[in-house]
Amino acid sequence: MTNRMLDTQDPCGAVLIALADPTRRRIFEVLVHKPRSVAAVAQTVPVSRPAVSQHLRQLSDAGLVTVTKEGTRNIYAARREGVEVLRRYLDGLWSDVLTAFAEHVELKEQK
Amino acid sequence: MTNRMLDTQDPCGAVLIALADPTRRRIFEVLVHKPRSVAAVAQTVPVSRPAVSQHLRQLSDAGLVTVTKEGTRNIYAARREGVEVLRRYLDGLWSDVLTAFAEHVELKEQK
DNA sequence: ACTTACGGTAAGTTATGACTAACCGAATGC
DNA sequence: GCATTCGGTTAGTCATAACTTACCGTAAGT
Repeated sequence: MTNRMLDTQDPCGAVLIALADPTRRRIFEVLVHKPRSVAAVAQTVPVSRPAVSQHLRQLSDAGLVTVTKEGTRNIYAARREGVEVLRRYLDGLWSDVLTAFAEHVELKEQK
Repeated sequence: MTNRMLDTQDPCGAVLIALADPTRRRIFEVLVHKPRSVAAVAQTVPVSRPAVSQHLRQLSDAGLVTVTKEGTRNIYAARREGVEVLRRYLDGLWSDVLTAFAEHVELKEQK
């Protein structure tokens, strides 16, 4: 039996951290609307281009965006599956078997 | 015409920030399993009680938990509606009318 | 009344993360 | 070849946020 605790452990921590920052969330939303180059993204946000590059790195590490080299420029695009990870986490919060198990334990402890 | 941008603005920013911190997310998960007092929560997490108190404050401000005074102790409980706000944000990312509008603008700009 | 458990608040420290400026390599155009 | 555009990386600064210790009010127990 594989340990479900380990499987479920923190697949969305990076996603939450990535989306928590206002600038980074804005960048992500911009990319949801349309894939763009780094410079194009930088124009839509009040920070420098290197800052955008660093944010894109974090978004990429979190699986929220993809990169495709297109000549000299890198086109970033939002990844639906990235937010799916987070959605599944939210869905599993109350319905997770761990919750059921925990409640079961609680009931046992009460007697 | 009311500005939908303003209506939609940042209802989940506080939620994302609250859940982004590992300790705070752990506390929230613990409360999902079962409502607990502050001291009880503090036992499940490797930080001091005042730290837990501060985290609970943030979770409360984000609408993720509720408090009910019970004698001398404060019982905190996870709030399902709190995460619903975040889920709605995720759902609306691609289906939002703003996306459709933005794409419409893009097409217009291309001619 | 005194004591004890509970918990929020304040002040101060420390760590982390967001940002800029400067630098560098790589691909394109002349 | 040279200049230019694009973009990732580094070093360093600054702000914020997480944490602890100390303190104070409040509600219950004796």
